Amino acid sequence: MDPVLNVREKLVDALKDIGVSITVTDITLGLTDNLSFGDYATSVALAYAKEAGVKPRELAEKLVASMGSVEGISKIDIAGPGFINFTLDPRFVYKSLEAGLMQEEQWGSGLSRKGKKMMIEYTDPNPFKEFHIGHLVPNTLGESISRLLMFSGAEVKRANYQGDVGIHVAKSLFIQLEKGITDPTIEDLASAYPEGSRRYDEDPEAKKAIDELNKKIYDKSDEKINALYAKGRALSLAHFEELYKVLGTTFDYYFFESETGPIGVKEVRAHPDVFEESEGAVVFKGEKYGLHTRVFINKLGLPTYEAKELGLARMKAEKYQFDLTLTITANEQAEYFKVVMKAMELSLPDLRGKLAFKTNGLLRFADGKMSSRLGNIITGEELIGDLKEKAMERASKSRATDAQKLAGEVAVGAIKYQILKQGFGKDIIFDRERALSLEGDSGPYLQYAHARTSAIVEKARGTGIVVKFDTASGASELVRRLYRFNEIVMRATDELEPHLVATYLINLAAAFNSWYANEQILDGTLGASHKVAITDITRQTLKNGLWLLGIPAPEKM
RNA sequence: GCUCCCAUAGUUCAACGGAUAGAACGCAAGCUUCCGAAGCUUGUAAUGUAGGUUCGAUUCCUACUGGGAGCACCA
Repeated sequence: MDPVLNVREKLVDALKDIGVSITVTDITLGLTDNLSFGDYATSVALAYAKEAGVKPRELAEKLVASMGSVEGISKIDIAGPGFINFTLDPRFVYKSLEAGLMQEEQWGSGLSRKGKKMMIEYTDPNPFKEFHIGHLVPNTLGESISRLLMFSGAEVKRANYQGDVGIHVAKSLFIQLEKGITDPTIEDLASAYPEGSRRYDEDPEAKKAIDELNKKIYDKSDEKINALYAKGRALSLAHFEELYKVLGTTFDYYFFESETGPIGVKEVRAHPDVFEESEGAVVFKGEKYGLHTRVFINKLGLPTYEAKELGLARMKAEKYQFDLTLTITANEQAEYFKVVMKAMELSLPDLRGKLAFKTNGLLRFADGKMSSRLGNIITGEELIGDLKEKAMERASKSRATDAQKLAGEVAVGAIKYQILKQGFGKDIIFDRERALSLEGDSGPYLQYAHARTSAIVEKARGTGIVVKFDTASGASELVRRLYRFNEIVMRATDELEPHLVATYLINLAAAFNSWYANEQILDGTLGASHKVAITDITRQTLKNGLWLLGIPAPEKM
């Protein structure tokens, strides 16, 4: 039934006839870049010509001849130096799109990971510190990856790991105590950490006091400090929740460094075969694995971030029997994570092969501002607020009933798209001006195309028109692109690359807009049903695709 | 010093080792008596340098140049 698999198998059989033995997985059969070549293309004839002892084109001809006809494929031709191009039978394409309309929200989904349990850890902000724009990157990517995996049938749990202990807490509390704050507001917290951090660096007296305060926070010896700590922590976490709501993320599990530390220490101490004493600390010597040495327990007997990571893995496994836990973390942690992963592989054998990480890039501004080192940290809220304000200019004149809500959705869509449109791990150069323009290669462009298709379909439904594909008609570029949705989603999931979906959607929206500009959809003819069906499946594809990206898809804007 | 990552139009991004390297912004010129102009159409312009592997290299390997990150008790 699946023509793609069918083509692969036939090619394998045909190659065997001429003495080249390969398996289905050796066949590279991909979507064509240029639709004028067909829908799928393979270069097997080029790749195996030498082995078969014939010229590429000749081999291609032999392959095509021995393949015969393939169900779902209407045309097979040989092009260029020996590519074999396959064009889908429009009837097959329409059948697929028809099914898509029936599937609605499930269009594009699959079952390849059915039964798999996965835990995705991302965002990881620290209480007492601001949620800065850098956190938007792993949050956006992690959310999209979670959705992609869910869409392929996996059971996905979202996890957030937060640093609720450490010197940053002491820096914040130091300032709060100095100001005599007993009931901190979110504004107090926002200013306390940066101020404490500055004092720590500039004022030796303050540094000493903060270090002592840090110990008191650890051993919980002072009631007043304990109370202030508890309030600040709760306030921070509640504030993060408000942002998650705006961003469209809901976490299933929260882990804290205050909990992972002790467990980590226990794990490290239990594996003297993996970890060793060195200069009073307990370290893992990564050199024998081509890595470097890292300290897991410092000479004071306290767990470092490394040991905590072991504790975290253990805690995750206790909460949820995952097949895989994926941590989304920053590029700068890549080397550190390699070492910790190796250490965990050796010390936590039951979790071997179930722990993975992926690193994301930094968000920077094109105009060079931001940079926490210069002190001007821009928070996630501020950025969203700025964009929302800009989006209001249009939203207030839009068809949306709630302009504020729409502006927020557009702002989030604009930011997320900038992050998602490029490959994982690359730094994101955020151009304020461009993002604010809300035009072109952007989130709002996708949202607009979705709103537009929604409006057309709604209007058509109002006329009582039958939404139905004319399966006897030819397949336009737009229709053929729509068919590709499943394939794109599968690849994006396998590679954990949301940008493949983002790029696809932009091309799809452009194809639709272009088609729309040249077509009268509700033209009163019999063809109108067909055109409405195309619009409707475009709407559904954009909607599902935007959902996969975690970008809101308003129906009116 | 050692290790890792990156380098594509003026700018920001695409391109399973394949065909004519795609978009967007910018700039230039157009499109609205008609379903949504946050839109459409046309033009402009790029693979850092030198080698190598391959039928074929933006993609893989080596060197160089230019950026970024990491490298013992921070996270």
